[in-house]
Amino acid sequence: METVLRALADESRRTMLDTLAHGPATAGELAGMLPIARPGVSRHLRVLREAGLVEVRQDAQRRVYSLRPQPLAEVDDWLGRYRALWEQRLDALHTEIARGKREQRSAT
Amino acid sequence: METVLRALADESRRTMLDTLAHGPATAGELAGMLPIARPGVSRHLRVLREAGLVEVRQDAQRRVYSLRPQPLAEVDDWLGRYRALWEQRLDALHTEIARGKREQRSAT
DNA sequence: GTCTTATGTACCTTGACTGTTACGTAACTG
DNA sequence: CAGTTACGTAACAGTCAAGGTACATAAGAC
Repeated sequence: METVLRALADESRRTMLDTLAHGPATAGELAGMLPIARPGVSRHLRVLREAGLVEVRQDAQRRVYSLRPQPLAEVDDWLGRYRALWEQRLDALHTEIARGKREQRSAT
Repeated sequence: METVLRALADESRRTMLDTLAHGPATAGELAGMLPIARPGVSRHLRVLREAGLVEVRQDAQRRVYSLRPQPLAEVDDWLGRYRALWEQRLDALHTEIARGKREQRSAT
């Protein structure tokens, strides 16, 4: 849980997960869609691996990464404890946050 | 979203949120249940405030913090894109990964 | 074997994060 | 008004994270 949330805190890593949600990809492919160099991507992948969010399969010289969504269920579980709270608020305020038009919240 | 996930990445801050889920609390009360000194708590509270996860009400010298769960809905929204994936896996594997029972997801 | 491709690791640098102590400030107390 | 209470901010130190360059390794291609 700790490692998972820590892993999710980085945008590059979330982008990789979003990509992998559409299907497996090699490290190189993932690197191609990010503004950072390959070694950086490798490190991100390691973080994701250690968080259990991806798994690797070796295919010749390539490493094919696939999503392993189970740890996200754990986060979802934690989040679930709050779900009733915001739903109640949403119900009360008729605000649409979790929908397509998330307005930017302007802090305090 | 970025700020929210970043805020959630720290355990102390999650503890504070968990506490606030039971009801409002003053900065001092929150500090009392954490192993860190007050100024540190103040900074954590600022992070939570900037992420829109808490709001403050002034009561004499005290600052009463309350949970503001809406930003969590945004995270839940993002997470929702993966929900089908892990459910499918869980269904296939009958595995208990999230170490509990996350059966109940109240009508999306 | 030698070369190329694909990817990870080592090492270094910079910047962000976390916690501490010291200090400033607003509000109640007497 | 002087003192206390409850917080926040400033300044500082130690740690961690993220990116880059250079290098190592493993597996095909020739």
